[in-house]
Formats: sequence, C-alpha cells, structure tokens
Amino acid sequence: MPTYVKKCPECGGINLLLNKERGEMICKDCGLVIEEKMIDFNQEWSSHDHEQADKRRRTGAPMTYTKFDRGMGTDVGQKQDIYKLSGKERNKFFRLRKWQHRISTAIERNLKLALAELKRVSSYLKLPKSVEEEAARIYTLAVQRGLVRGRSMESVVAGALYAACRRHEVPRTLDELSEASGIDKKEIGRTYRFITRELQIRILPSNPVDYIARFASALKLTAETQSRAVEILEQAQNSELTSGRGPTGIAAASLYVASLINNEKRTQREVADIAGVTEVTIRNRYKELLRKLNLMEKVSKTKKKKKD
DNA sequence: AAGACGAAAGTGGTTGA
DNA sequence: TCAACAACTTTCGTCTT
Repeated sequence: MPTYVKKCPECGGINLLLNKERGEMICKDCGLVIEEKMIDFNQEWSSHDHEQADKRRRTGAPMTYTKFDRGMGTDVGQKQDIYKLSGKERNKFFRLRKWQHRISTAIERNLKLALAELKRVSSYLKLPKSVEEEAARIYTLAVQRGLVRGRSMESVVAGALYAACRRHEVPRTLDELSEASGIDKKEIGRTYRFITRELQIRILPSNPVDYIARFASALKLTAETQSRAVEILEQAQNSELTSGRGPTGIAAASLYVASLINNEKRTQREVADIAGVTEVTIRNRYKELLRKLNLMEKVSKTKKKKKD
C-alpha cells in the first residue's frame, strides 16, 4: 500500500499508481491519469560552458512515438546546401531526396492513420498516456518490419494496445479491446501473438491481482472485500492453484468468495459478466478455492449469521 | 422465480511427435 | 502438420433458497 492516501476523482478508487519517470499518477481501477506533468524527479543541472550545456540540456521537443515521425523528422538536406555539390554528387542528392520522400510518405501516411485510431481506442478505454506511448512504439516497429502487410491496420493497433497494457500491468481483457476497437476478439489475439513473437516482445503472463481492483470497483465492492479477494488470491497462488488457469477466471472466483465472506454477496452471473468469463468457470475455480484453502468454515459461518 | 450446481458436448489454442 | 490434451464455453436439467 502506498503511504499517501488519495482517491481517484473519477471512480473513487484507491489504487493509484505513481510513475515517477513520466510524472503521472494513474488510477488502476479506471485508468484515469490523475496528475500529469508532476515534478521532474531528475536532478537539476546548471551549465557553465557550452560543452556542459550540450550534455545536460533537457529541453527541446520531447521525443514521442505518438507523433508519426516521433517529433524528430530528418530530411536529406535542404536546397541551399546543393551549391556545394556538382555533377554526379548533385544527381545523387536528388535521387536520395526522391527516395526518402517516397518511403517516408508511404509509411507516414499509414502511421498517421494508425495513430489516430490508436488514440481513439486508447481514450475509449481510458488508458494512461504511458500505455498509449508504448502501443505507438510497438506499432511503429511493426510497420517498419512490414508486419502489417496482410492484416488490417486496426487489428494491429488493437494488438499493440493489448500488448502495451499487459506490459504496464494494467491489463484489459480481449473482450474490452474488442469492444473498443470493433475488431473480432480472435483477430486481436492472433495479431497480438504474431507481433509479440516477431518483435520479440517478452510479456509475462498477466497477474490476476491486476484485474481485481478494476473488477471490484465495477462490482461496487468495498475496499475490505477487495483486499480480502487479494489475500485469497495470494493464498491460491501459494497453493499453485493458479498456474495454467485463465487469470480472469481466478480473479473473478476470488472476488466472488470474498464477497460471500464479507456479506456483500454478488451473484455468480454478476461477477461473471464483469470479468468476462462464464459462471461455470467461476464455479470451478470457486470449488477449488474452498477445498484447498479451507475457506469452507468462513463461508458457512457467514451464511449462518445471515439466518440468525 | 432466481440463483446455484453439475454433466455433457463443443470450441480454440498449445504441445509434442 | 496432425492428433492429443487442457482450459474454457455453451447448453440444459435439477436442486436450493
């Protein structure tokens, strides 16, 4: 738990994530970026001569992948330079310019469109800026490697976003991505696997805990129930009940059990809908949890209390 | 009547020959 | 490349509250 206590103005969630490098405070529940451009945590320098100034200068346009040329376009020379050249050299110069123009316009046109789409989907899902940047970076790499060929631009954008979310530990389900982008779930999964394989992006299997906060707030569960769910989840992980299982199913079952124990019962259907799994899956995980973790007493106790 | 439970058959993805 | 396999889903009937 963080030492500062602050609530998200959007959803009231308390799971805030501080990203020092980017100076952002992110709500893990709804993805809202609460504070941008906070103080710069880097050391402040003063420069006394040109050499130091060059090294230490931190100003200038920031490099960003959400601009199609990363904010740093490079051209093959300008016209005023050609007086230095002549004959062959001059021809070469024009040839280079022509080629650069052709290549860059093709890629740039694609990137411009794609990044617009990326921003649209990203803001629909209320993803933090850092994830958007990451997705843009992934997409740019994919374009450069020609991985978009044969695939729709939109599906690659969705795949890049999905990957970026996972890397930043604010995972969204494929269903959510699908709803936001209008691309078929399977298609996103396919392109996601393809581009991560081709680009050698290593992604850890997503941790069910990362889903708890968002699901809990969607179910309007109290903070106590939420942390109870996390406890249960951790026990489950220690008992090796989680490997090989779908992380959303486990998160959903933990929440369901926690809601029973804390007398804040939600139906299996409610939890299932939010988590994007079926009741059956929740039941299966739920049974395993009860059996292996000896939680039966706790649950039945609360049931008795209800009767009393 | 709604929710919980469980069986059975089907789907898509991974793995290992 | 194909078949076996595990996880998950869909569907449906039954039991419980």
